[in-house]
Amino acid sequence: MEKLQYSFSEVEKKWQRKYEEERVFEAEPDPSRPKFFVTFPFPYMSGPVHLGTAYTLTRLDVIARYKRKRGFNVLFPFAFHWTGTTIAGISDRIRRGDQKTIEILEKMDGVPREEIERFKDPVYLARYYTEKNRAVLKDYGLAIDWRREFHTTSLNPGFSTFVRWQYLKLLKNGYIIRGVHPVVWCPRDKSPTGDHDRLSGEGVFPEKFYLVKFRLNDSYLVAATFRPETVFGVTNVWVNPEANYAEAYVDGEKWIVSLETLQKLADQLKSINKTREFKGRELIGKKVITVFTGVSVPVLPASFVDPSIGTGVVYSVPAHAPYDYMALEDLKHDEALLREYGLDPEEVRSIEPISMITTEKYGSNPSEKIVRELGIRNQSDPKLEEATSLVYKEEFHKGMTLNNCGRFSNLPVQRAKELVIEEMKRNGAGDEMLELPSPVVCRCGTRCHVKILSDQYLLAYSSPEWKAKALKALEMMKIYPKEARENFIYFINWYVDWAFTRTSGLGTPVPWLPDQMIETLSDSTVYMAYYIISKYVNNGVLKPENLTEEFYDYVMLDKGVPEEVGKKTGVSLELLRKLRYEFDYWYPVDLRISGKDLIANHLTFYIFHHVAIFPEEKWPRQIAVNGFLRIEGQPMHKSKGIFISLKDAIEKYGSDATRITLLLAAEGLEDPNWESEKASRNMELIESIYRQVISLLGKEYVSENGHMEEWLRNSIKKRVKKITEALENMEIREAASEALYGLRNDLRWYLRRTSKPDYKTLREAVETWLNLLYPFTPHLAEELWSILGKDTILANHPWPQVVEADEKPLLLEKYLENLIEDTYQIIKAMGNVSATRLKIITAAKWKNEAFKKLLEVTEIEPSRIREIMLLHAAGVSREELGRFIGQVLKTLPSITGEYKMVLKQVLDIGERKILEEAHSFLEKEFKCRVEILSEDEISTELVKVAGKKPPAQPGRPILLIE
RNA sequence: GCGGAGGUCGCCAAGCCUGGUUAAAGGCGCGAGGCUCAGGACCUCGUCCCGCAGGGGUUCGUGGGUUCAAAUCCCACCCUCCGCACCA
Repeated sequence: MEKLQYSFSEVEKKWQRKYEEERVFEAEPDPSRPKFFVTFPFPYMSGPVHLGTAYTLTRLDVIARYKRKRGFNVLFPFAFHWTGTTIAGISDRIRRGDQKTIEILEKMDGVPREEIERFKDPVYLARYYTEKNRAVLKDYGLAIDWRREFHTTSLNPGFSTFVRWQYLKLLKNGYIIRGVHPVVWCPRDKSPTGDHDRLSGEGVFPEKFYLVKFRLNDSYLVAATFRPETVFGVTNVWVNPEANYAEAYVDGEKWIVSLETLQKLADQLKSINKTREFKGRELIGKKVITVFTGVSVPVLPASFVDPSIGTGVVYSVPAHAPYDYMALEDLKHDEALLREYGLDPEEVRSIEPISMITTEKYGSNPSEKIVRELGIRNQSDPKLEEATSLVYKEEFHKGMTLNNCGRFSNLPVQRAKELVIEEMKRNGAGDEMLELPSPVVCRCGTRCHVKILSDQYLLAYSSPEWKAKALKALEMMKIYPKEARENFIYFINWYVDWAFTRTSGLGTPVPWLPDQMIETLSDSTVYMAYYIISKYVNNGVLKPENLTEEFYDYVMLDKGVPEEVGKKTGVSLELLRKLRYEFDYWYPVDLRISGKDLIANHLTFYIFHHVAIFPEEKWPRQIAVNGFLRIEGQPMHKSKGIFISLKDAIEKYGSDATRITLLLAAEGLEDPNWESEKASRNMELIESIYRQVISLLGKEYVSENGHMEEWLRNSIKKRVKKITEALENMEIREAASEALYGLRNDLRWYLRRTSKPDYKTLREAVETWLNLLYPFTPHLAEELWSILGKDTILANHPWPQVVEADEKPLLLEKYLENLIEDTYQIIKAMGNVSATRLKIITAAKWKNEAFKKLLEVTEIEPSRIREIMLLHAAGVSREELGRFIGQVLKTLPSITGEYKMVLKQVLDIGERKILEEAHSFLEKEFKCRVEILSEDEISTELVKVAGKKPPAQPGRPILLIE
């Protein structure tokens, strides 16, 4: 007797060891087999590998194992990511004694105290996690060729030679340009302030403001706005009388703006020459000339104007800007203020809003309307924000300009805006500047502003040729799920030039700028090619000094003369040729898989860089993306404690149960949800499958080859096809669910239906089942495979043949299932009585004949049905015939699709025969005597009883329960 | 704002592309029975409402539409989640 206790860790370890000993996943080129190269974006070594990583990784592992079984030579390598500032950031925080960081390391990551001390060294930290994570991944049991492992940064000289080559290629091929780049800038730290370096203002990025110049004598009062098209509605200009303003030559032109604005302009590459400073009140009452319309309007005081936003000068469009409207109303009614600034009250009160846009919702004077609706009292009412946004949205999307806008009249607002910007640019009446739409404060407490960094090295992602090439590569690629393709197109088009150099963190130096690093996303784009080389660096055959530009040019691009390359690099000719062959054999990547978050950056970079460096035949073939793992319905969040490391999961549930819990959690772009309850239940499922298989093998069976054996064989054929198709489409959950539950249910049903199961059929079914289970629960499948007495490794065993199933037995079985369901329904309607006898009376022969004809008729017409019936109903009473026709007319429309097929089969074989075959099963099922009769042979007495019931129909016999 | 995904019978979650055995898979929970010394283990059945005969009624975010027929196709609306650049 086999042991029935299933030891997860013992079994899993055993097979992992076996795979390692037999070098099952160590892949070498083999011209006799097609290759399949799969990769996973290397995880960042700033912490333990978690279940989110495991989810994606498992999906890839399933495909790798499946493809092997389909005869592909599969290469699945792995590496670790060290580049960037995150690792150094953690070390920094520990050095500063940041308790939150230390707490997370201890509690979530399970790092011992004494190790945390050592984490002050970022390199130690990276090494530590690399060691730990490699061990965990090996315990998880992935089909990885570990000989090719590496990590990034200059701490790995071999890898750095490759990145160096990559960037030299990009530079030579013209994909790197010099240019400017705007950042959120902290003037105190003198460095860009990323989202995570901010005290407040997360998610705030530079936006374009338009500058409109109002002539004031020999200078310009320069106002900032998001809505330059509204210049046609200007009635006045606002300045804050208490704020400081300055007069300065900006690129040689005399401007008046708030004092703070000068620094911002200077940081946006304007030349600034300040001539004078003064208070805003000095400007009040002056007249300025409007753009386009050339009207003279007054400068008026407004407290809502913030000198640190925009230019500290706002032009007033009271009809369309609620702020302006309110400020004007306030001023009209404030005698004291008017007097203070020596303004003519009559003149101010005579200012009327100028309508220049109309919308269906708010009309042509929206400010007044919305201010009234929201009950806004004065210009310091916070509700003005909302009012502004409501008007802006409506007018921008649905507004039309009125006929007082010169040649921009009667246009959609969006169009008018474009044209106005264009025109102002042309005639010098306007300019642009970048500004933060809301305040950003650096960790050091300093208010940030936009700075344009000049003389940056940039990846020229905005290049139309590069985009076109990337889009072409995308077009040639398979993307799973297909909805994700839209995302790629969007991001390829959206990308602008990307500054790729950094001064902090770990990484590989820019080849021509040794004091700067290549940032983390940019050094990880074509590294999959390095997997071919890394194996030889790891075993010492190649040294970093061999890996020159000429070396990679030859091996990866087939450029150069091998003899010369050999001389220059010190690599033997034989090895060079071998490497060239290996590279050519394995490359390109056939499938890369990641979380959907990487579409926006890494995967798009991956496409860009491949098309920039490699010829078309080496471009990526397929990309698959999936959702983001949630834990018990919550997004993963370490500091909130919502986090499960892969290590913890394996310790609790083992590899196989963890695998299927992840795989069954989601499909496509949906976010999978990890539930610990499900993981526990999946352990039970695995144990249950184990017991189920073992119990099948321990029994004596007779040899049968009847309907049920046919049914089982064909049902499994159907499953094989379904699972294979699902895997080919990367529908891994579908495949896993079919393999786990589908075949399990088939076997159960077979055993329930047969009193004498056939050993041979059963054994074949189990073998196929294990084969299908292997990609999902490899350890369990392998273990049972060996218990079956197989001396081969299941990993190497070919995938079952995909063949069309014979539907006939499946359809016949469907008939029986329907019959059983009907019977249960009747029993239920009777109040769940226990039956003592079940009489099944099948339809009379003439009905069957008539029905066969009916099924061939496509259009259901009452007259046609009657005609067919009459043809076969010789000797049947008019009453009976009428009743039957009525019944048929009622049910016929519902006989469609599969059921039609079922009926055809049933009528061919004969209900009687099917029922008799199932006789003993039915008695067992209903625990009562079962009689099978036909309408043609029942006694008149029975006819009377049955007469009260709906008449028998082909496929739906009368059921009499006693 | 832009782009993407999604709202299904107590919960989780299939189905939707290719409209029709779809009252709607599977799992959990709950109920009944079996096995058993016992079991929170395992096996079987049931689980929208009504019905002592296989029937009827009402369901798939909301409101319309197309169709003989819609969870499935079309339109509008409401709600949720995710990404949006120096950050891995």
